[in-house]
Amino acid sequence: MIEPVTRAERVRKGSSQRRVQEKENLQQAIMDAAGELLLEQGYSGFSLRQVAERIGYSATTIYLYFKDKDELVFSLIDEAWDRFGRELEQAAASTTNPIEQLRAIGHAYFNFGLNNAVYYQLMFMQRSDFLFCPKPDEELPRIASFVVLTNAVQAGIEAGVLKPGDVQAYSLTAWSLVHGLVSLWISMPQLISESVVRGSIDTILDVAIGGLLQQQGSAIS
Amino acid sequence: MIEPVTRAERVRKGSSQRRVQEKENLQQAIMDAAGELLLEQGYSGFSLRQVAERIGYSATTIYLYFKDKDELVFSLIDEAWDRFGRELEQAAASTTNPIEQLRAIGHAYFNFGLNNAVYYQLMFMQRSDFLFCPKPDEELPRIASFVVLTNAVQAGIEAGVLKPGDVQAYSLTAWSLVHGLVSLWISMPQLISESVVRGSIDTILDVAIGGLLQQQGSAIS
DNA sequence: CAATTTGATTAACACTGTTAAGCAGATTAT
DNA sequence: ATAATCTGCTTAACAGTGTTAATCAAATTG
Repeated sequence: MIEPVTRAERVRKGSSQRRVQEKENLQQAIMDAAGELLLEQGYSGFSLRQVAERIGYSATTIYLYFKDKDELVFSLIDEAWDRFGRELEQAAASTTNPIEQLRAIGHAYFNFGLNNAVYYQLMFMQRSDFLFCPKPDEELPRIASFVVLTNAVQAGIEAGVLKPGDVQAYSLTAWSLVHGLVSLWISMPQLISESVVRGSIDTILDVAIGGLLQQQGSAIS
Repeated sequence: MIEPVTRAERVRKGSSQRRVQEKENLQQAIMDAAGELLLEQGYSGFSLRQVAERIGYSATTIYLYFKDKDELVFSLIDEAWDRFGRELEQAAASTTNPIEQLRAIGHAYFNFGLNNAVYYQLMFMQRSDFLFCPKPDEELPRIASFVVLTNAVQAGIEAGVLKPGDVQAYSLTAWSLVHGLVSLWISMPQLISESVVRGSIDTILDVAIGGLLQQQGSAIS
């Protein structure tokens, strides 16, 4: 590729850049509008025609920037996964004590779910097929965010505060419990009020960690 | 109302009965076809036009027997709730030992979820709004099936095998854990194979019951 | 035998995601 | 500068969806 030297060439290059810039702008505008609509209407009431109307474009224009509806939704979920992963890592980095770490991770997970109910529902309840979609320009699947959990469990076992056992099984148990509470609240908020859920977090984390602590202990005997 | 005495009156009554019989037949035929379609296509691919085609009727005919799509789906969910409730009661009645009872209930819950994934998803994950719909001819809401769980927890506390505490909170914790595992498997079977889930049930129930056993014990200290 | 009710149908509306054809304006080539 | 091409976007259209209104024949009633 040769450097642009003449004025005409520079202008052409600038124009070209401006166009890809505008292209990215519109893509971002679509995602912004889509995100708004998703939060307002939920996934069931989320339609491309409404997204398009919101930004003053025809519905089919979206197809010039996203392959189909799924790809647009997945872009939104992907942003949520980034936030989720960061918050989990932040929690894990807040302490070195394995038990405290597990508790912090649990809290971070809970808070993400309670503060991002629509996205949580999409990520873990409705469109979890996306979890295993290979992402362009990324070698790790989205599910990789969970290494912070397995790492903490591993550290707990190595430090001797958790009974030796299968790291995956332990992590799955812990995950099940927090996911269970969050998803129950999301799907039936009428049954469990948000304040009750927020008040139950510590108790539930106690049960989870306590259950793992003496895994084969008094529960069996 | 006068008893039918003349022959004509008796014929008329028989004909009338036959008609309501046929009416109930068609209603049942719709539900059967709908149930099949639901299991084959899942809730997302479930449409009234396909149900109608399956029984050789026009789509709008369904509206003569059900108010709308929701009412049809809810009828199906309702049948599932009946089965669910029976299986839970059966499990609770299998033993008088509170701990054994909790374990049996947990197993029954798990098995229902694993064997009726589509309905479980509808009941607890996608259309749980139905949980709180008042049902005609029934005074108890569907959620009442959960008294078997709270009863078992209550019995465990009274028998002294579970630490004294809030029955609702205990039940919610136990429910969260089993629901968490079942729903994680349902929404991401690629992550957890059915065999792994089935193998995890006992371990998870151990953690749940163990966690409740010494609630405020070594987990905190 | 006439009037009316009943069970089902077709037509239609307002949506949905998606594809194909067309069109005006910017860009490029001659 | 003019002609050709390309680009971004739009309208039209297709195949679906749930749902309502109008219709029609057949059974039931008077």
